[in-house]
Amino acid sequence: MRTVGSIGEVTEQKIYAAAAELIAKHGYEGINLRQLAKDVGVQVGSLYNYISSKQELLFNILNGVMNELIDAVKATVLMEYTPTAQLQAFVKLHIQYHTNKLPAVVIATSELRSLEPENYKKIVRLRVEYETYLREILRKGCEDGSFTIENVRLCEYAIIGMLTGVCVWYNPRGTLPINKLTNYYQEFVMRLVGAETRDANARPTVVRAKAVARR
Amino acid sequence: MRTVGSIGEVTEQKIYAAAAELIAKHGYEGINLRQLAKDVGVQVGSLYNYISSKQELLFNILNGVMNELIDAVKATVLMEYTPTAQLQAFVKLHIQYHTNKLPAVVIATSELRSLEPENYKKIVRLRVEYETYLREILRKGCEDGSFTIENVRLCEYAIIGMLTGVCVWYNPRGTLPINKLTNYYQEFVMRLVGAETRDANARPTVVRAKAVARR
DNA sequence: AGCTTATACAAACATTTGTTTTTGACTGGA
DNA sequence: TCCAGTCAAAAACAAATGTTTGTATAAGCT
Repeated sequence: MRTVGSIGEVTEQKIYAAAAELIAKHGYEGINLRQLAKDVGVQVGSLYNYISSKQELLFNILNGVMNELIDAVKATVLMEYTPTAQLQAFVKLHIQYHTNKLPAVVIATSELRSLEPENYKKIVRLRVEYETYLREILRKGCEDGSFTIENVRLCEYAIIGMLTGVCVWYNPRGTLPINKLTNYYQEFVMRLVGAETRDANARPTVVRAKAVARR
Repeated sequence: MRTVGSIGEVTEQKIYAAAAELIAKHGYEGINLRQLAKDVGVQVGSLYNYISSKQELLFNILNGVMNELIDAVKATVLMEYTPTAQLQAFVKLHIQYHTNKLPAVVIATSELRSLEPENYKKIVRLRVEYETYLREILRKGCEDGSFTIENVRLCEYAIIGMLTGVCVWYNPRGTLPINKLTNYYQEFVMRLVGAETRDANARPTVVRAKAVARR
């Protein structure tokens, strides 16, 4: 009983989009495939034309978003030259992903526990890679005197926690624009790492560094 | 078929302790009452001598821990005189609860979404109260010049996120002792709020203020 | 010793849930 | 026009899950 105008690729995208939103709202264990099918506009069984199990759904979402995040870090953060500029870029990227972009990012921070052992390992590996980028920035910043951090690992966790926490209260329909939000959090992080430039006026410097960094 | 040596009160405590641990690990939707009963050492149906539904279990855990947290804030944080000392105490309390104490605290930050509407409202009200204590400390600190914060609300969120994040990576069997951890995070928060004393040596001052505060 | 209450077991229930299978209509190219 | 491959409905299944009910033994008081 193929439906008129049905295109597999489109349906697949719909499934993953709907799944990300549902899981972000109710958690992996909190959703059922019938609700997902309903949101997509399809029967339950039809989902299995695109997934082999509910677990695979979760894994693909997490795998996708983590790779996307890592690619974004490589493309934007690592292009900067100074640790300060890199850190600013990292914050910006992280905030933007946790507000604007996908509900999938929310899942990535809260649904690791629902992954089966092998999948868990794979995703954690990506997560470690992602967090290592941040740690390296912090380390370099300490080396060249940009930052003053006693315990880099702990500072890394503090920053991650701070940034990730945004998604639990942020409201896209609120009055705080994302760039304002980003600026505030950049300032927070600068303070946290003991960067020498502590006032909001520090940003122009950063922007200048950014401009220089581009080839 | 009453079991020898069975005491209702003890069983009830066992149930809530086991439930808190299970939910902290797998999430509310991720656990089933049979597993819980097994951990307690009892049959499934027997749980209903103590709860009226699975939902009530979650609510009671959250309600208990939130009230405990609020009481602890009143007992320790608000006794301090200076905003700086209060903030230090708040951080200490929060860290201790998120490491040492109960898995229930973890649930309080991640399972709100699983509460039914009425229960949700009640717990959120407590949560707001708790966070308001922090916000008031920040506000007062700005007033008397102890802190330098542009956006108090956002700073509050940043601190909460930072502190709450501890429970996702903290390992009780690790090498980092809790008081060390507490000191680091106190330093992080001091930096974040732009407190004038930025080095770890600030703590003696705090301790002195604390001693004065006690009647 | 007898009686009441507290406590737990055992079994069963109606639903819900992830998943599989079968069937049939649509699509695009030969 | 016909065919092969694509896509989705429909129905069904076994397992899991929250909850209820009836019953039996232990505890504690009179």
